[in-house]
Amino acid sequence: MNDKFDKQLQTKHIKPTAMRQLVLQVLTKQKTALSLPELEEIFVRADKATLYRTLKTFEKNKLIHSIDDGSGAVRYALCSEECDCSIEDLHVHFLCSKCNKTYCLNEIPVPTIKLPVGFSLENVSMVVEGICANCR
Amino acid sequence: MNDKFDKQLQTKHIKPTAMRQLVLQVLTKQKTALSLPELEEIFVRADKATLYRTLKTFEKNKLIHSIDDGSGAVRYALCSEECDCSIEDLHVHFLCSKCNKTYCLNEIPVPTIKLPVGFSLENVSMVVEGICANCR
DNA sequence: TAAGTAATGCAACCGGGTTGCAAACCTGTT
DNA sequence: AACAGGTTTGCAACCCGGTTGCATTACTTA
Repeated sequence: MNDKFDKQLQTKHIKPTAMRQLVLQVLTKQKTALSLPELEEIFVRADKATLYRTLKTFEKNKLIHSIDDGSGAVRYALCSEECDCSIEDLHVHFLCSKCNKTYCLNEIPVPTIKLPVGFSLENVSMVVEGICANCR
Repeated sequence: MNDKFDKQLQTKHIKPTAMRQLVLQVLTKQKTALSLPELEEIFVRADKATLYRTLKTFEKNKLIHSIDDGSGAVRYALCSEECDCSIEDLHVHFLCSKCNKTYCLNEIPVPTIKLPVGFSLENVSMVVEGICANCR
């Protein structure tokens, strides 16, 4: 049963500890992106620093990506299968102003922008705020 | 000399105190968006809370707009003349990963996005990160 | 089993943001 | 000029998300 997560972690070269399996499990079943404080609420008995480092490890190894939606806390969501966190993998995120959940709109890529001369692009973040389908 | 700022404040129904004139002056001559901590560095003798409330007042009265570029601090920049902070006035912002300055790309409007069914739009933030013209 | 490395738990700290409250200030009125 | 009302300011304290140091525990491998 945990084999699936085990394998997933190993694929990304992350040692599959119990904590990591659990966090990956939660992130998998979650439809929306999770912040560290939210993760703390789910794992009430776990240590904040451990959760923090777990997320950082996942992010470093490109199992998850981070979103700063301006809600005050950085959120994290699973990367899709083929994602290698390059510019082409960037998608729009949606923050619901009612339930405060953040959605990955994986099917909506971030539009290309023509920057002024002399400006080079490394990364783009696009966050749409509004009311989500569940809250209306 | 201060008449210009005075008038500008009064137009937005903000009582023109000394502090507010000074902050507006700094924001005017600044080419990039400023955060509260950055403002504190400029006005070393001023109180953090006062600066904070000054920015909040300016924002409420649509003299400035705020940008969360994911750098950890919210930044503020003067609105352009005709701006009334509606969706049409939204523009792309640029965060330089070298000098950490945030630019308003006023001439680049935020592209329109087609959201999934059931999702409604209230606001959009688009921040491009890269190297600015001055740092290359 | 022993040594070495990695992960965890605990505590403390940092920095941006925010608020309560009292003092100072401004404005209009008597 | 003195006063009353409302606004702004300064100071202090606090909140919260994020981050780090360090000792302990768990894992791996010789």
